[in-house]
Amino acid sequence: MPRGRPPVHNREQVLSAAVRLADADGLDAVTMRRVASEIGAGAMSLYTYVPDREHLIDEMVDRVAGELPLPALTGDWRADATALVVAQREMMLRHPWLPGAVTRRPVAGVNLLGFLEHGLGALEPSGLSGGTRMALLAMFTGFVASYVAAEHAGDVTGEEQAARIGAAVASGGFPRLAAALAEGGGTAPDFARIAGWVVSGLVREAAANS
Amino acid sequence: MPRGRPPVHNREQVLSAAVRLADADGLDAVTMRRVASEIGAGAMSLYTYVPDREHLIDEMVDRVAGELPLPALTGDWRADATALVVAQREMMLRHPWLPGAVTRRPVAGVNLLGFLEHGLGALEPSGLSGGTRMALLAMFTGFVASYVAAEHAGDVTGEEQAARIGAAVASGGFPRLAAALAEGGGTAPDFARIAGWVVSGLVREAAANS
DNA sequence: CCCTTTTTCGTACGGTGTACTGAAAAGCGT
DNA sequence: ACGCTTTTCAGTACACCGTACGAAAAAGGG
Repeated sequence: MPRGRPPVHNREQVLSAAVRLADADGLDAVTMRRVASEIGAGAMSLYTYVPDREHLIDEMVDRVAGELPLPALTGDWRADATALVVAQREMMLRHPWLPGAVTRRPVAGVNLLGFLEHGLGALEPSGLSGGTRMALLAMFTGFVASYVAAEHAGDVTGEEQAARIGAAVASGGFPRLAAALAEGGGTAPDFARIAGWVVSGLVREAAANS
Repeated sequence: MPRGRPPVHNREQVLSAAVRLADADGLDAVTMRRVASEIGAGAMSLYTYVPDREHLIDEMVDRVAGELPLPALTGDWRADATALVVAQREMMLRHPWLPGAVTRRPVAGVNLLGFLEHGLGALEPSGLSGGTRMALLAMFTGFVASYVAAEHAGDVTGEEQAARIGAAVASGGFPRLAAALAEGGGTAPDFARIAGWVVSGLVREAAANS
């Protein structure tokens, strides 16, 4: 009973092609023409399924947010919240463009609301208020995004930045930075440990001072 | 004794024009042509002072990082670190494009290295290792960026997202989210309080588990 | 059969970063 | 005084971008 000319594509194809492009070549590679040609459509046909490029990216974010596992809660807020943070990191490692995309502007898709709902539940046993738990969840996400962005950047840059840092250190003007780097990068704590600090430290502190 | 034709502009003018544009109209408004016309130059003349647009943005980031006050350390790591975080927020409120720019890729300009040096010194009395202190500083920055991004976004969006959130809440599928929102936004803690949690909580936790 | 509705997509416009090119303007060696 | 070298300035051009517009295509309902 649909009246008009039947669509040959659908939103699903558009979004997964866009995500595939972003995963491979970064967010800048997600142009209307390239996404369209990826699914064998004309560039303007995309506008049937998506209002404009901005909303396309919004929906990409919400789509990959749907990959987050939301396992049944155990009642142990520390374990549940840490698992959530770890899952967020894996998602962002899988989609290197995500840290840059979430900072653009807030998205309120179904999957992201589902994430919020799950996180609020995970932190419920801590006894904190809803507003405080929301703020903590936002902090968790921001922390993971900045951590993963640094992880990816380490792989990419290296050359140019390393030279500048080396020169600055050699200049003697940054003694503490020089000392920290001389310790060797190996002493930097790994993600699981840091994630534990974030969750435990923030929740405990919030509980003590709310 | 410079040999060639004397330059009529300089990097300083380019950078401050670019920052002015970004402050007023966002990072997307920083185009080579607009920056150039802002200082009365031809578009291509900018390439005398800056290798390309990407590096221009890098230098913008480092330039505003120079606005950060780095007061003499008091020896109280909690107070010093909290002051640094508060100053970071003020910088990002002054330059709304910053949260989005720092997540793009890491920059190692002089002012940012100075910030690192200062932060390492502020956390020195905590007794943590250099690598751990570096990781904590990165987390602080990520936290502030995500917090301020949310602050700015709240002013901008409102309409479209609010409708979707309202519909989701009304659907009954997100009971905890609905409850948290029903509490009223006023119960969300303010920045100073949260900043204290972040600094104290993370440092304490790191010290206990390193 | 036509009419309405919907999707498809070619064309076109104004904008972008920047490669290329040559002209302009200074100091230096003679 | 006069090239020569060196550096900056900026016009032109190219490929690419998002997307407004409009016409063609393809279906169902009368």
